[in-house]
Amino acid sequence: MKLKEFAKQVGLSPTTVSRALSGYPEVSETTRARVAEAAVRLGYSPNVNAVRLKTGRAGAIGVVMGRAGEFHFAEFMAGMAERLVAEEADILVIPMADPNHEDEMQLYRRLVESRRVDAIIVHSPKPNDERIALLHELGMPFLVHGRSAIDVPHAWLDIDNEAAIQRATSHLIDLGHRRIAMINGRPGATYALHRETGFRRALQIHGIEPDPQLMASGNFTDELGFRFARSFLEQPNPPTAFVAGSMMTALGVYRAARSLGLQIGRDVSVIAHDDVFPYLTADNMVPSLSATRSSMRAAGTRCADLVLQLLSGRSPLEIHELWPVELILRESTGPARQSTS
Amino acid sequence: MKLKEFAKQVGLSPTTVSRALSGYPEVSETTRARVAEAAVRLGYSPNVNAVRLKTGRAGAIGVVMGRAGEFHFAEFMAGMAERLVAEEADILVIPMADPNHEDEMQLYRRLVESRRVDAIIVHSPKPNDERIALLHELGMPFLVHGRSAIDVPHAWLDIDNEAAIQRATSHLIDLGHRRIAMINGRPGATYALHRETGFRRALQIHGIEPDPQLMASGNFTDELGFRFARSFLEQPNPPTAFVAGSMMTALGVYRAARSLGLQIGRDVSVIAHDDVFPYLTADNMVPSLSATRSSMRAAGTRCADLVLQLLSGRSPLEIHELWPVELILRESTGPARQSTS
DNA sequence: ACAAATAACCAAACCGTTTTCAATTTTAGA
DNA sequence: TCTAAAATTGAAAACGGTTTGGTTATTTGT
Repeated sequence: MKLKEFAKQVGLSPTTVSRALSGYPEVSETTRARVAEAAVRLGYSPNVNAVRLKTGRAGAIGVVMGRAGEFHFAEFMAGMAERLVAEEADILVIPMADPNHEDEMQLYRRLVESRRVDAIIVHSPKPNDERIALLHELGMPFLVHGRSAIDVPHAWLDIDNEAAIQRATSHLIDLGHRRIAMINGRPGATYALHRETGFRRALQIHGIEPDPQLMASGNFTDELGFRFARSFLEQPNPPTAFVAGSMMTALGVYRAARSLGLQIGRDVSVIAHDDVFPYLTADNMVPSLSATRSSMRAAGTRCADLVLQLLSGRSPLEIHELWPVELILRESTGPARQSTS
Repeated sequence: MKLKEFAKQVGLSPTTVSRALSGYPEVSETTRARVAEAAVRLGYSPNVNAVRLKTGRAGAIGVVMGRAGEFHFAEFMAGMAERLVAEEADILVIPMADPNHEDEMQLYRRLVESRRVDAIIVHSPKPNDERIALLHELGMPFLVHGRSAIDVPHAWLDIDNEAAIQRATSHLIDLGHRRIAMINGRPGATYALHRETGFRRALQIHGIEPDPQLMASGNFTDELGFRFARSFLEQPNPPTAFVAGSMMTALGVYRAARSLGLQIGRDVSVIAHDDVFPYLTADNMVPSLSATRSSMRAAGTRCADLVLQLLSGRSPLEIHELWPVELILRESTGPARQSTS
């Protein structure tokens, strides 16, 4: 049913009906009620595409999905969904064909040109992230999930990775660990750098020299967790503790330790970062996993909220949120055993 | 830049330009080339909302995301993305606020009415799935990922869960296992029923009576895998083998077995269904996990493809794909040990 | 060389809303 | 009671494309 037809049914002009439904003030309360009732009864709802054309709003916020198909993604989006379900806004997932840099910039450029989204959420930025510069230049509202050092005004939400990992590492040191390995995330991303900084700082405060042989980085997969942990543990002077970048990495570390007959929490300590997944909980691992913890889902919800604020005119410069991260100690961390050294 | 303006620049009418860009036949090849070149040079691209309004096409296919934030989801979408990146089609993720039944139907109804999507992909259908009936009734093109017994014509793509699990179970039986436990997926979903059927059939063929005490179902989480496996293993007459519904479930089973000092592949055998995740691979588990294997990502790609076919007029009745499932044997399955029986 | 067919292009109508601007009715003020 | 102001309502012009139904060149057939 079209507006024109519907308006005729109600006995009003399209103008008034449109206003009544959009909540404009210049329509009497009685008429509004009548229109609202009729809309429900006759099942009228405005054609989205017409509205979008006229208003210029896309009614959707975009999220670019890399090929990696990261498992964080679903949780983040579920979080966004929680906030957006009440709004008229959709989540538009933009497939990225190729991790090729040139193509990626083109993708963002086309996305902006095509006006399919009102705003974009940028994930895992690098310290000097060209996407941010581009979006700023193109005048597209956007929110960065993570942080970038780039000198361009932008809204962001991030968790305090540095403090989290520093605290986790310090805790391991307090337990007597001196050789601590770190399995970090994708090199290049700011969060990975922050974590490394936190790690190094903790060591430095306690006068421990970081050992490059005990630091690795890569995607958050069980395989890499296993491989790195295993190779570290097979070194002549193995680590007694691990700081792992994700739950998947931690799984790999657990397996590596076990495969060498080491008991976690006694022979080797492990702390991982937990983004809180409903399907894989640190508390239920055996032994339960000590973790720096911050809900990916909550971040998604808040990011959606902030994007909406951005769209209703709030300045990006005012939108900077740094979330603290909990450290939850469980069984996977224990005092360092007498080492061979 | 608008069409009118752009057309003027090129020295043609909007009509011709529009046709040239859309590949209509009644425009000369030289003109088309000229227009295409100018479009790139001047950075013209049609306003999506105008196109959508005029053509009536939304240019997006919808996927309803439940609150569970399932980890399969990201992989499936990544797969869709692979196919859709070449098209003009977007993926619209529709957040579902509430698992409440009434609300869910309302959500689908509103989604259809709002014309935001050209087609919908329905996940994890039940044998008698009202969403399918509703979408059919409303005349919205849709594809079911999974299967339903409902008596309404519809397109679907599914993997052969029944055959897969039957084969897996048979293999365990061939290895001498007689007490086999099954940890299935969400009760109610067709795939879970199919798996149960496959499981029962394998037992039946070999004259084994299924033991309800060894069958459980629930979400695909590590926690449930652990809890069920553990409780089964603590029974007086424990199972010697497990059929697990997912990788996460398998993780739980592994932990349960280990926590009881049982060695997987020797004391207890495990086969799980593997949807092929880049971040958690069966091959890298310790011991490596035997699995029925079918790529979620490939399914996503193919579903996207089939939806596009649906939209270009192919009949839903012709679109039924049942994918065979590989069985890959690794270290987690071995001969049944002499049991106490 | 001329009619008919074909190729290439264009003007204008239309998609279904929102919104500007003007018209009408109601209320308030004197 | 009459006028000015305020409250409601409507007509019509966008929004930016696509597509119908011509119109004008260009071939083709004889």
